[in-house]
Amino acid sequence: MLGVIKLLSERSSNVLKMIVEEYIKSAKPISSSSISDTLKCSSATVRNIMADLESKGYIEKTHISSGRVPSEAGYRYYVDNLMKPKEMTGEDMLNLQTIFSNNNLQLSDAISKSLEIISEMTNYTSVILGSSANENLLKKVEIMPLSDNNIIALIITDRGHVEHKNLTIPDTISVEEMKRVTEIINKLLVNTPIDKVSEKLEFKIKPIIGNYVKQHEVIYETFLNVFNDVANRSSMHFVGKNNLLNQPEFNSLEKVKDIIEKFDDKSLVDHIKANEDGINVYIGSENEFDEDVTIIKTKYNINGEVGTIAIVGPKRMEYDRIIGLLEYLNSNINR
Amino acid sequence: MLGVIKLLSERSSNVLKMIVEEYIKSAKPISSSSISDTLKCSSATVRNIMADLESKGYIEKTHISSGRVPSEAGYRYYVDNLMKPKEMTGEDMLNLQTIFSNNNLQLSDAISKSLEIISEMTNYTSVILGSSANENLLKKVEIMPLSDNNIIALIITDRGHVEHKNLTIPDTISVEEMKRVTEIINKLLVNTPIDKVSEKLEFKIKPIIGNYVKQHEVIYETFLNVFNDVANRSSMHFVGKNNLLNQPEFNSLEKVKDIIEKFDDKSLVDHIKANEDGINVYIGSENEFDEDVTIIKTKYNINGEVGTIAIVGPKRMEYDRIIGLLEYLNSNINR
DNA sequence: TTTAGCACTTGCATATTGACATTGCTAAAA
DNA sequence: TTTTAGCAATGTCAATATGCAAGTGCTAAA
Repeated sequence: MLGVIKLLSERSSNVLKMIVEEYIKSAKPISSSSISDTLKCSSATVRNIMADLESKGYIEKTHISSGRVPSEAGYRYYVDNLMKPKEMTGEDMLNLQTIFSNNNLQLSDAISKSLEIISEMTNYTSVILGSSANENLLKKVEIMPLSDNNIIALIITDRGHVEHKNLTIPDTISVEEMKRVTEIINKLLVNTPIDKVSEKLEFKIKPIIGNYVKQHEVIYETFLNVFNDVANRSSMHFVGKNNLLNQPEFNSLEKVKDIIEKFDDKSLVDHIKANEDGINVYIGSENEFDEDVTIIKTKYNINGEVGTIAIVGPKRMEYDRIIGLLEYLNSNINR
Repeated sequence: MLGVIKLLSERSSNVLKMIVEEYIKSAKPISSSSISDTLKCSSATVRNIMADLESKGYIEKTHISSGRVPSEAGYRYYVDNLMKPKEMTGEDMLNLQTIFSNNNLQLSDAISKSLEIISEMTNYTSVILGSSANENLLKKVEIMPLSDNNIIALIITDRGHVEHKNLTIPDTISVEEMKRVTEIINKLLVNTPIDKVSEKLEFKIKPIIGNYVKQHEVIYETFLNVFNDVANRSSMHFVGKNNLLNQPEFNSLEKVKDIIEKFDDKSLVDHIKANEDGINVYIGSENEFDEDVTIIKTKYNINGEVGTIAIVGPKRMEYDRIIGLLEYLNSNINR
């Protein structure tokens, strides 16, 4: 966003704005004649302005004799200079308010529900990303016998994450011994960041448990496995994954498969996580997830539990509406 | 499967078998000439046999002058009478054996890993369905304070399921009171099937907690919500969801979207669950999930925890190979 | 600076064509 | 009675043509 920003003349701005907004509605290239009426001039004049906008890089043609389509730079200019967040319509408002006025709902459930509604209203896909494990501190480890050789290990973090793993333990180890080690871990490692636990397990726990239990190596390995496992889990929740596929830009088999695979690929989720404050818009190649989509995201913070809310849609997204909705959501989350 | 089963002559059987197996390999209609060599007769003779098989409903034409394609009845006859489970090839064997010989792996993890490999080898989609909640008995409820107004409720079942829910409790309720109710539930409702807990909560717990805690209505409602929530969760795990989409039968946008939506639709999962013992094959409209796929499924049982393993592929599935693989898997799960 | 007019380009939907694959049928051969 | 050769009929598929509609760029006049 550095560099000289050339502001467009008022009339050029109007044309760009109309092209963007019309295209968002119709998904079809916009012709000069279709906006000449509203602009109170002839289509030829509009064509002149369009030629100018095209030379500046804000709009494009799909082929030599087609109407114009906004470019990424065009959307960016629109978002930065021409658009303002849309006040919610009565209907949108009504749908969301009933959720937040329902005090029985957990706040995190309210967010899920809101996003379900937003996804349905807009035909975009929403993603909720839970705070990744390394931001959580260990609060408690607990084990619970199920049968002779089976126990559950529970790991609970300060932010309310719970992970569990079923274990089959060999006959040589008793539940009592496992419990003893659990107590030691609880005494020494509480408030350690989850992703640091494995390390501390090696240096603080491993050297001493030999004094308390037999078979300390096996037990150490068991706990190490459990923690390694847990540290690598992260929560993400898609709402309306298929909505996106109904957008006209996803009308080819290739693109559909491509986006589906990306939604499934855990390694790409990092690219959805919100790193900046406020509501941010990443248009096309501005995001690392997929160059054909726009992602609008914002952080949320519920009692210290932080995460990301993201709306994924085509570049031809209703920017003003979504930003308005997210602003409303944010203000409600922070009461 | 009732009714008269007309067994085909040996030569007809051979032709049907060749058509099915060739079509499974190539996904292209099979012509009379392409199998006349192997059958040691002219294509005209094969055509006569084919006409007969078609009149019996075992094969079909895609258009008047096309080769033949197996019908559902044809696949069914093939599976019931012509096919035998395929011994695994050295390669398949090798891949799977390394998993089961690794004793460090939890059995459930070994199943996941095996299915990953199977999905990759075959380009089908695998599904693992955990036992649904109503087969689990309540083992313990536990609550844990996080901060003043936030607690976690944990629900653990006899089969090692753990569910949790974060709760915000009003100031009027103390953690102590919540704990007291938890103790009562643990005393009275342990070993109740999860889906019956809500009911028992109403008749056995609600009437008496007034004696132990103030605000018993709010507390009752809170626990009721938690259990209702938990009873409706069920675990399912897809492996290689996108593999199926690469099969040539899913070459249209419509079908891809359709199957993706079905995979997402929780209500359809019931149709994947295995109800019968052994390895069962549901071809096309024989399953209620999707008429364009075949589902081969089997129950598994690990230390009393039961569930379903299912392979979802096109009707043109390598029946013999998959059944062979599942037999191997089953025998390994039961040691 | 704006506009009217027109030639030009492209997309799209719909035939047209020819090459090819495969069948069913008929009549001859085994 | 069963098998086969031969051939017309019917379909797919890919490439090509055709006409129409939409929309632009350019030129010259207003």
